[in-house]
Amino acid sequence: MSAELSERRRLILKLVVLEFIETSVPVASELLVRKYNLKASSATVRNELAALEDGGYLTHWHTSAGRVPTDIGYRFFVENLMDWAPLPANEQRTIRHQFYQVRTELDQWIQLAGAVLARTAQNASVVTPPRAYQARFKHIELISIHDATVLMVLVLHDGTIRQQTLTLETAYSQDELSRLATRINDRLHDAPIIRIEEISAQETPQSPVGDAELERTVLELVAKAMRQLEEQFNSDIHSDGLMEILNQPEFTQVERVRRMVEILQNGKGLNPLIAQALSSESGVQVVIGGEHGHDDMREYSVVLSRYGVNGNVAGVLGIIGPTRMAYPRTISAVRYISVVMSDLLTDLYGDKT
Amino acid sequence: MSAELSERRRLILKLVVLEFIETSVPVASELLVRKYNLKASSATVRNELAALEDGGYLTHWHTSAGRVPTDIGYRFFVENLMDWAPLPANEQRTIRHQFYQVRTELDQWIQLAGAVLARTAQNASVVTPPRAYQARFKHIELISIHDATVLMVLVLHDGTIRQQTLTLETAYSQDELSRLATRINDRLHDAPIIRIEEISAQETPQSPVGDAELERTVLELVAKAMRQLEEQFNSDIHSDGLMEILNQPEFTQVERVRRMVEILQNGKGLNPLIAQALSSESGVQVVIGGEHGHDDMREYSVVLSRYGVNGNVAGVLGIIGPTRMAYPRTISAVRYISVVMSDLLTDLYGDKT
DNA sequence: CCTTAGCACTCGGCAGGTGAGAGTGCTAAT
DNA sequence: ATTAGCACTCTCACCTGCCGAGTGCTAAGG
Repeated sequence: MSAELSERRRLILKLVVLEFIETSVPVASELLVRKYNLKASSATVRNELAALEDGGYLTHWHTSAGRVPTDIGYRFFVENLMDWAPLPANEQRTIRHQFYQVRTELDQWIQLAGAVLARTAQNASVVTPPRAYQARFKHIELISIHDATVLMVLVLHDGTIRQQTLTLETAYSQDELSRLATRINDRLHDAPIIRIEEISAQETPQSPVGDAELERTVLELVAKAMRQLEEQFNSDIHSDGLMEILNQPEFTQVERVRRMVEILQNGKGLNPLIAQALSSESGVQVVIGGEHGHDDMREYSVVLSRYGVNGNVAGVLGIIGPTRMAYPRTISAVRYISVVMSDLLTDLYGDKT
Repeated sequence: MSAELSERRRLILKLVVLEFIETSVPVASELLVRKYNLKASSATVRNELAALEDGGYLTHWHTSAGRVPTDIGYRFFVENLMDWAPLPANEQRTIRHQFYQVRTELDQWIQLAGAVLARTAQNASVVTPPRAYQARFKHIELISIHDATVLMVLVLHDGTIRQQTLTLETAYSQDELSRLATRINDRLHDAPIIRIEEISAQETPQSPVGDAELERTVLELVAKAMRQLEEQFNSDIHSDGLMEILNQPEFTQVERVRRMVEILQNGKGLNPLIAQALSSESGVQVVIGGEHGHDDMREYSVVLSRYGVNGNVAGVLGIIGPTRMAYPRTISAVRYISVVMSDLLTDLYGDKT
């Protein structure tokens, strides 16, 4: 349990983790010496394994089974033992190319990120869309559909789009609607919610009579829509990679699959991790098994990274999978794709907005 | 095999189907007489079952197992035997209420339809967004983001929205962009793709010099985006209800789950059915097992319905699940929800547009 | 004191065997 | 045409014994 592990023990622990990650088979002393040409005998290795088990780094499923890393073992591996290398250059190129092809199609970024992450890390991926800390109004458009039915398209400062219909009491022409939209766009330029609510409250007196009512209605709707978007903020998690998950040997019983799907769908246990990753400064975060609480997550590890533009808009992306996860590769993938996404956003918004 | 089945045989076939749908256990002669108080003995029922098996309506998995309906059996059931009843009134109310709550939020209709369908029919649901047969331009908005980066929001006649960025050679003010957008909106009002391409082709001469180039660029982008949207038309299938599927007893082996997920994700085997449902006039379509070809679908049945406004915009929604499916309930659910969605769309677009 | 050969021991997994139960199909009687 | 009776078939659950894998311990050797 001490901070110090002998060089040999560290090596053996590392090999156990690597081997188990690769094969998903509990690793035996004999196999270690043969496969990796250890200078010690299997008996010695057994002693070391026993010591590592005492230290809490490894376990045993039954007497005559090989060793398996514990959460602590994985943690130590990630922290101290892992050979850290970036994604191979050719993979980087391929990925960047894919993103390049959709660089103008905002709405495909999230989906692509999820797909690429999942495929690269062979596990389920989660991605939240980039959001500003504080929703700010960017633009509104009112489009006449028929009679008194109007389509309102609301664009926020961070690129979020929302479409909504409204039914008015009387019909307006597209011209009138456009004029109204222009006026609102001018007045609300870059306004946060609070500002909009203020304006909408003190509205009634001023503007020309007929439109006043309409304008106030729209302002209220805008504020309400923005509120709703802020509420969805945290629960808007896109996931992908179900296929990859199904290929992992730990998911041969549907029961496991069900639990995973549940986590991905309702975000239980995932939400707090994402929130944390979003608010934290630094790069890639790794949570192994039940480290940070939720019992539902005991079997899974999560690798997350924030992405986005400095203090501006940000989202979170990452991987969730069984604790037996190829941490080096996963971490590299998550880091790389978060960089790519950040670059895309920087191109879009500029360094400082 | 003859068109005529004796009354008793019809009854027995019906009971077998109902029983198997409910329990997913092969049904035995003895059980039938006891559970349903048949006036005949189990031996007689056995004879009838044997006859139905000869007729191709039932099978046998092994000598001492009960009977299981074949595709033909299910088909006969659906066509001639089924007690057809609408969804219970209280369920209808609940569903309508849910839709009412999001009636103004266009982008949530699809998702809600998928969720409700899946939950009601206890199987996976598929929904395609409502689309016009021919994409027609409705509205464009150009929003300055920073420097020469512009966000283009394109709204089509059927409510499809697309956001896309463009990087111009020189920066324009929001005013200039808005003017341009207004001009384009006027010129392209309700235009189909071909018209836009014509306009874009014969453009260069006329409009004021500086903007001419820009206008042509945007027109080309619009046409391209609309083309792309038309291509996605058929492959844009939303699905939900993975959880429901996992609860079905036929999906205890992950292998099955994998095949299902594959179908839902890439639409193989599903696409042609959807296309057909979209182009057909009538109500609910039922495809049982391998009836219409694709081998991947042999284990599954699909219940689909078109929804939408008369000849205007239309989509498809429905259920996919194991052939052992509660057809009456599923069909009712699909029919009802397609009606609700159609109503929503009618409210939006009016009866005739 | 660390290492290592040797060996007993434990446990999971598998193959084979058995018995019970479920349901059928057939036959013969009504 | 119906039905009782019964032989037959096949699955499933359970047990059994066995093999192999891998450990933990001990005792001998550096």
